[in-house]
Amino acid sequence: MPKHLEAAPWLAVHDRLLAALGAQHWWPGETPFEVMVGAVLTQNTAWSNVERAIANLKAADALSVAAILRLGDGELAALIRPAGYFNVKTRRLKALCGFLERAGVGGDPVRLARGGRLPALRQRLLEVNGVGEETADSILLYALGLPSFVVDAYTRRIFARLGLIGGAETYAHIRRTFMDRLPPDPALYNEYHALIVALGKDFCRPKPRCASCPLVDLCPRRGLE
DNA sequence: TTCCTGTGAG
DNA sequence: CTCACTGGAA
Repeated sequence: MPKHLEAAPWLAVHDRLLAALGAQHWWPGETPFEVMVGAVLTQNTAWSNVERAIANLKAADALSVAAILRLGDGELAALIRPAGYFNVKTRRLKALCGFLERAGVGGDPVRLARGGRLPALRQRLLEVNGVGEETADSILLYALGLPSFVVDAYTRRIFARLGLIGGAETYAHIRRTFMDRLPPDPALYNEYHALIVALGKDFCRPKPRCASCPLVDLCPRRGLE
């Protein structure tokens, strides 16, 4: 008999957020490869800056595995400059593209999803320099449509305030907490993470705006910070 | 823990 | 001016 997992609060938070904030239509990228590039560029970076970098790549006709591998480091760094950390992210984008190329999916990165089961594919992504857990899960979920829940700083902050996690758990532990309680539905994971980001940006900020938060009545820490 | 970096809100 | 931003590596 498996340990009973109380899923109701996690589903209730999703439903409340969806009703209050509406569908978020993530990821804001036009192709799976664009989503993968965005996942790297947005690391610790505001999305508005990532949009500029991606616009530069498009304008230079450089938004493909082959084009990025062909560019010199200096050229690529100049294009993604608005996204910050441009030297680090130049190496990371090249590592990602090199991986896709070696995997034989350079011309059609969505075919990466056919390379075995989710845990094995996730492990292969984690071996790529610059792809950590959140980036790997973002690629799996938003580029490939696979049911891998994305945990980020907002998730940790929001669910700690809600009292549903402690807040100091590892990434893997929090991810499992969600995945053990939600059906493995990519559309649900997609919407849920997007809603979490929206709440974290607009309401459950470092200094929270509890008065207008759609979750106030669910939150034991409302008004305490 | 520290470093990596541009951008915009406050 | 300071802070936060859909982190990850060394």
